[in-house]
Formats: sequence, structure tokens, C-alpha cells
Amino acid sequence: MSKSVTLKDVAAKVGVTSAAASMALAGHERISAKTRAAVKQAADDLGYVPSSAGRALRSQRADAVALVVPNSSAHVFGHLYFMHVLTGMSTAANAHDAQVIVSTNADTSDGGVAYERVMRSRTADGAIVTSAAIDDTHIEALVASGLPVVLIGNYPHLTDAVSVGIDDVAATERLVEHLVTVHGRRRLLHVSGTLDHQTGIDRRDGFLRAAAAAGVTDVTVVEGDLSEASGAAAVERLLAERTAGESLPVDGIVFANDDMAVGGLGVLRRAGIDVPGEVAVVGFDDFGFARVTTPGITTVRVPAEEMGRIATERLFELVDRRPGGAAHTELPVEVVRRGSCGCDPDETPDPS
Amino acid sequence: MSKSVTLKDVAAKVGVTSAAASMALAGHERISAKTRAAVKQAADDLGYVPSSAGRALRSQRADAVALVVPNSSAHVFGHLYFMHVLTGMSTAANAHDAQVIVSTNADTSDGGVAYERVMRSRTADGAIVTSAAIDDTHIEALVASGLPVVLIGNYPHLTDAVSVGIDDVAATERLVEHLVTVHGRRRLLHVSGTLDHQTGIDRRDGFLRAAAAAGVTDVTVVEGDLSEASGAAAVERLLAERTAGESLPVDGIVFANDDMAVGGLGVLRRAGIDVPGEVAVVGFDDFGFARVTTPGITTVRVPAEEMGRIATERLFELVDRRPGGAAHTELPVEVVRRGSCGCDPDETPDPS
DNA sequence: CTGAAAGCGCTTACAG
DNA sequence: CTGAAAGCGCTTACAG
Repeated sequence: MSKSVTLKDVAAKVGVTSAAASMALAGHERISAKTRAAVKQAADDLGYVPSSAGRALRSQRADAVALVVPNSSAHVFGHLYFMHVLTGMSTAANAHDAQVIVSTNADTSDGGVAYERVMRSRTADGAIVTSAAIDDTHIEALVASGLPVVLIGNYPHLTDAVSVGIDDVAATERLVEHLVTVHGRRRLLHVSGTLDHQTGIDRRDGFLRAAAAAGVTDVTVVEGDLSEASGAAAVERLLAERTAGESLPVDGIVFANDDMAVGGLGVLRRAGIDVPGEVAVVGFDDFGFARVTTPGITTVRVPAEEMGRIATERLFELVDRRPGGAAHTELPVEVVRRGSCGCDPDETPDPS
Repeated sequence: MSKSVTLKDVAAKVGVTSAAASMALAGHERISAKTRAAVKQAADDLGYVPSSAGRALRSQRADAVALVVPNSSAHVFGHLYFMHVLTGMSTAANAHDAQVIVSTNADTSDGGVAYERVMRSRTADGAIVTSAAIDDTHIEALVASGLPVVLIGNYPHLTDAVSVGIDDVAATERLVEHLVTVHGRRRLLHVSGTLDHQTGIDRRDGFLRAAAAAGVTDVTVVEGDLSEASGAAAVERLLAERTAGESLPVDGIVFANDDMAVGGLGVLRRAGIDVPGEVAVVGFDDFGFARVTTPGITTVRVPAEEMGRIATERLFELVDRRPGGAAHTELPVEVVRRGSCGCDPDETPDPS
């Protein structure tokens, strides 16, 4: 492993001080054009790349942002959602010549939390936090500390937080309206996400509000945990309730995400129940699964990549202390109609 | 934003030099037990976290590893494969108190390549490279530079490289044998991956070898690009060849990955062709899609998370200059039988 | 045994 | 205008 080239090596080659070489590389006017060119040439020749540690120590800036994955969503790590967020972050970070650090939240021995160390050690200049539980006190502390943090999602109780998200209530309302208005469903089940996350609450509330608004009163809510297994379990309980030969007690199921919808759909299929004939099914997310099942799952496309990108741009505003916009940025969302709700999957997309 | 606490602050609180405080925190014997305790207490009280830049500069070690995503696989970023690798990396990195950096390969202006800068700037102590094309000269240069790099996959031409992978040839052979022996298929099509990647070549070779060994001579290979669309396109061409009323020219399709199998399966389903009755289908990867289609796709499970974890452990060996094991680590692979090959999906798993 | 300097690589603020 | 010191935060090697 070759010893790495420092500014001093570049400076020596040209015969100037490393301070001058630094300024030359920065294109500083006080260094003559001739010297600047010579230094740049020497840097190229030697393959000089500035030491990030040296630069970070001097400039008090790491040129890196971290993606924080809280413990509470450890089971979701390994999910395409994070990959989309990461892709968006990378785009924005590359534009700022910054690195992206992925910080899973292994608790550290001294009672601290990994991502707090990342911030305090200045390994990253700021963090993007996603999928945090409502009662996650570490996140609250992080936001309160004034370190640059942007949350993805809605955190109504964290009034100081800068965040980027979608309107889960309205999106779920659109799904329910569609089921009721277009497909005439009147007996609805909602399999919610975990209710210690705001998305779980919001999607449930959207379901309830839209049902009420449409005059649908035969309405049930059961809590799931966003996993395929919990979606399957919810449907299995539904089947168990039904006495033999009887039809299902519901004609539409609104799952709070696609994973649960996939689990539920599998159980329905194996039980020989016609989807959407007997029961219509809708999900939420559209990170991939919803497209490949049979029938395809009607869902709401969450713009995760864009959320990651915009959150990161807002984060750089915070880091650079530039005037930020509103505290919360809300992104539009699209309903994607597939076969599971009763729409013709080959029809033109959502005009609603 | 509160000014961050330095070692000097901790030292001042206790009334020792920062050098002494440093040693105390490190548990060095030459500092009295009493002072050590006092320094640790003060550090806790002040919320001291060592500056990563200061430490990195002094110790010439970043305590970070990078995951490199080459340009050639930019379209695969946003794929669960990377998330699995990342999860494995995080596990290993956490055990070493190291950060994980994700480096997408935006070309930098000066002709260099992003991940090379990451290495040369010492932002990371080493890198994991995955999905590199065979003729990727940047990767070759990186390996040749002697910087700590571990490759995921097989790179027979990079004889100096440390790598972790699976036996794609043997795994594909098992799939083909299964189709021929158990399900009696004799007219086989292989939709390969891109042939500028070793996995593309190896899986194709495995297909060809197993077919030859089984005496199957009605064999076709078409090149795909691992995308759902290219799998669909391959099957569409197959349908177009067939004159009306005639049966398909093949009775088994071996896709080089699940994404293409999903695309192909969709086309077959929409054309009203029975899978596995008329054509059996198998894929490769098992990152999720194969489990949720109807029928489920018989495939080979690639242990991506384990590959990421082991590659990272090997990388730390390199970084620490510890005696490494063999240059290449080969991980075992499992065939997962689902409905698309003709097996009963609810049967017990693969004993072959 | 212990105190405090030196230096990792960088860039800016200062002295001349 | 330009040369070179100072100092970011840390830890080890050295001097006493």
C-alpha cells in the first residue's frame, strides 16, 4: 500500500509552501496563475487527494450526512424503502461532494445511541432520520440538541423539527373513496400499521374518515405490524370467524402497506377466495411487490427516493445555515390502480 | 447548536492535561485508577464524544468502510440486493465500531472515480466492491493499488483480489438438473444476464453444462440485462416465433435472475400460458419477488447479507494486516422450490 | 513514573 | 503582496 500523497508532497514538487499549494488548489487569486497551474499539474501527476480527516479537522465540517435507522424499525432494514431513500440521499449528497453514512442503531455500551455518537463525533454534519416511533425520546433529544436533523415522515409533536413527508391521511382517504365509489364496497376492514408510528395512526384515521364521509358504517380496524406475516394473520383470523359456507364478513380490505397486502392476498388465494370479486384489496407504498402479485395490488406510490433527495437538500440548508423554507415539506402522492381493487389492470392510470 | 465538547474540556474539568485525559479514557495503566475514574466521570458529565477527524488524523485510520456501487450497475441500485449486502456490512462494521459509507460512483470532474477518491482521501479504510463488470479497469486499478478492497462475486481474472461469492455455475446446474430430472423438461431456454459480468457468464455456462450432461440438446440462450423488462421481452419474442395454435418451442425457461423471471412470468400469464404446465420457469436470487408471484418462482437463494458480512470481516483483516485466509471465500447456496417449476409449493424444502 | 511536546494534514488569519 | 505560523482534536513518543 503506497504511502498517501499529502499537500506537502505537492508543494515540494513545485517548490512552494503547503499553504501556497492549498490556496493554489482552491484557485485563490493571490497565487499567480502560473503557480496555480503548476500546483494543479503536480497534484494530478502525484494523484493527490486531500485528506478528509485533515480537512474536516481544520474546517470543522465532515462533508458527510448520515441516514439513521432507529432500533424500532430494525426489522424494516433490508427493505426497499431504505434503498430508495438512500438513492435519493446519494443524489443530493453527490451534488454537495458529501459522503453518505448509513448508521444502524446498535446501542453503544455507555447508554448512548449510535447515531448520537455519529453526530457528536462530527463524523457527519447532519442526519436524516426515518421511521422513528412517536415516543422515540432519542430522536426528540437529537432534534432538541439543535444538531442538523431532517425527519422523513410526519412528527406533529416535534414542532421544531424540519421534515419531509406525504399526507397519509388524504392518501388513504383516496383509496377508500375509490373502493366505495367505484367498486361499491360497503363492508371494510383496515389492517393498520403499528400505532406507535405516525403513519400507522394517519392511515387508520384516513380510513376511518373516508368511510364515515361515504356513509360506510360496517367498518373494522385491526392492528398489524407492517410485515407480510401480520397481513396474513389478519386475513386468517377473518377466515376463522366465518362459519362454513358463509361469505366473508368484508368486501374490501385496506392494508396499511403492500407487504401486509401481499401476505393477506396469499392467504385469500390459498383459501380459494376471489380477489377482487369477493374481496377487494388495496395496499400502500408501491416499492415493488404490489406490481408483481396476481392480481397486482392497487396502492399509493410513496415517493421515497424523492423524499430522500429533498430531505438531504433541506439538511444541507440547515448545515450551511441557509434560510430554510417551511418546516415541513409535503410531497404529492399517486394512486396506482391495479387489479386487486377491481379495476382493469391494463386501463389507463389514475385520473381521480 | 452547542459547541462540541473536546478532550481539553474534559481534562480541564479534572485538572489534568488532555494527554493524560486521553490515556485515562483509553484505560491506560500509567494513569492512576482514581484519575481514570474522575476523567471518565467528567467525560460522561460533559457528554464528551471523541472527534472522529482528530482521531482519524492522528491514528491514520478512519474507522469506516465503504460500499462501492459501480456505474455499470447504477440501474441495480434501488435493488434489495444492495440492502442485504448493506445489512451484512453494518453488522460487521458495528462489531468493529466502524461506520459504513455508501459510495455511488458519480464520476468526478478531474477524471477520477468517486470511490477511488474515498480511498485516497482516507475517508474509508477499505472498500467492498460488488457487481463490477469484468472489464472495469477502475476496479482493477483499485485492487492493484494495494488499498484494502474485498470484492463480492467471482473475478477469476483478478488473481490478487480477495473476494466472497457463490458458485454460480454449480447452482445453475442444480436448477437445470431439477427441471430435467424431476420435471422431465427437454426443450430449454436460458435468458442470461449481461455477459460482461462474470455471474452472467457463469450462470450461462452452468446452464449449458448441465443440459449437455443430461443429454438435453434442444437448448437456446438469449442475452438479457437482468431487468424485468428484458425478461418480458425474451418471452414476447418466444411467443412471436410460435405460429398460431402451435405450442411453445420450449418447455422450460431458466432465467438468470428473479427480476427477469417475474417479467417473463407476467407475459406468459397474460398470454394464457400455463406455468408450470406448459412451461416451467426458474429464477435466481430470492431477494423477495420470487416469493410473492403466482405461482411462486423456484430459485436459488443468494446469501447476500452473509456475503456482505463476511466480505466486511475479510476487509477488516486486510485493514488490520491480519493473516487472511484464502483469497476467495465461497458460500453455500440453497435451491428454493416453489410452484413455477412444477413442484408442490407447500411441500417440504429442497433436500437435493 | 509523569509532564508536556510533537505532529497527523489541512487552511486561514496574521506578521512582515 | 507574500511567507510561514497557528491551530483544528487527538494520541504517542520523548524528555525529564
